[in-house]
Amino acid sequence: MLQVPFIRENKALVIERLAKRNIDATQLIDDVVTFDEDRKRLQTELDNTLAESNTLSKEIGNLYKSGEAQKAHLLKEKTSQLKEASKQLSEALSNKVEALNELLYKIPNVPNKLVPRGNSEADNEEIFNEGDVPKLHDGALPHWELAKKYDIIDFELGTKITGAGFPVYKGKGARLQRALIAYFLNKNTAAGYTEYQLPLMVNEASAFGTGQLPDKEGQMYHVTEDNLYLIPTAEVPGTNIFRDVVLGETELPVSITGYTPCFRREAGSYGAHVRGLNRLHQFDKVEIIRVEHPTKSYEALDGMVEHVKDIIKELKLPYRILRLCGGDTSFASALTYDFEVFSTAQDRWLEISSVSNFETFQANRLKLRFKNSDGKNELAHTLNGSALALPRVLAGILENYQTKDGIVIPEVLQPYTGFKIIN
RNA sequence: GGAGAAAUGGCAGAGUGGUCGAAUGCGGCAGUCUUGAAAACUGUUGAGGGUCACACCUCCGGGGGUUCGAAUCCCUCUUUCUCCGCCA
Repeated sequence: MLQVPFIRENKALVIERLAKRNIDATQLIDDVVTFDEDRKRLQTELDNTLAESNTLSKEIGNLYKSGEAQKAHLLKEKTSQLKEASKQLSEALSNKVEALNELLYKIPNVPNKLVPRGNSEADNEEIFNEGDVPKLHDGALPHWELAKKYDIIDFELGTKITGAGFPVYKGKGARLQRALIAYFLNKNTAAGYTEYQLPLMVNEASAFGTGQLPDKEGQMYHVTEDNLYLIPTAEVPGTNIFRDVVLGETELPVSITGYTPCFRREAGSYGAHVRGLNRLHQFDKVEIIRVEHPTKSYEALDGMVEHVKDIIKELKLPYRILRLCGGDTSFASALTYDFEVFSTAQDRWLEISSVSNFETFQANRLKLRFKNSDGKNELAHTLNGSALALPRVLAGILENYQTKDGIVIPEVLQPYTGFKIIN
């Protein structure tokens, strides 16, 4: 969530930038400012009442000690009035704070100045494009048919065991998954990220911390018996490591990576373009997360983009990088780059990574701070990205590397798979 | 799952219903001394709201209650530890 002082001091900028998301926030921003003024007024009133009551209580104590019980009784009457007043004030105050927070929860992050204005993916800006699109042989197949042909992914079996969107990887398919995970983790740790194994379920506070709650509750699987949520991404447990944490300035930057399965209900998204691996309820992802000094976060974002680029290049997949427009940038992000692999057999781009700088938006809700050089606590910047999401990388490999003789394994993966071709 | 004990500042650890945002030690920071460092000594050192700055208010695991007044008493939840049971 945004910080109220920032909104107050940069009203025009906030409104102008939010317009990139096609949001007219004028009313919302005005409301935030007036609600906050109300909040301050109530707080001051309450504080004064409490101060008076504190003073009287001390006096009463003194009167009892000096044996003037009657005078004390008189003062007690006064304090009970004050108590009633403070009760009402604090109720009004907490209502106001809640109302203010509800407004703040509705306001997405302020896009960076680089973000193009726009509504949908059509307005995203392609900033980089690399890799040759292979010429496939006649009769090239989409990955779901390749998966069947070579018996490496069984979608029907997953449907039997669990339901649609829970594929079963078999034989060389399973081994290829494991290879990709190991390869990604090795690349990330080599780049300085510390590997973590994280819980796959999180509590309510964590889901709140990264903003899955209260808005996106329907997107997560909820274990109601214990009130836990299955993680939709490692970002949730990974970023919540830093909830209510004050880091030393020298501890920055923090870079972590982790492999986790991800669970998403994807309610309402069915259809032809979500076939096969394109959209799943359970999938694997290796995530990178950084906590940065505010002055360094955009440098770090560029570094993450280069890092992901390097991985895709090594896999020799044709890809492009998009700078997302305002309308397509996620709620918490200030600037997002998407990576897409071109699938020749499907003749379409598949999103395989999304790298974002959240600036202080997440940190504010998480209360993730660092002690700056003045000794003051200051909100840190958080960033994350996929490096990478497995299913569509797998789809890209299967479809782009298919030959008449089978699916060739990209060279960098061969040490991990132990085989060179799936046939 | 059962029985018991506990939760206090960065850490360790005191704390009688009022004078407690909280002793003390360690650590951190600044200074004295020193060519420099160490040691020693002196000072300083939680967070949030609020203010031009003060004042003032809130916070002793979370929530609720008793009381004029709660770190301290009561209820409840959570977590940790010890013992028992179960278990990869």
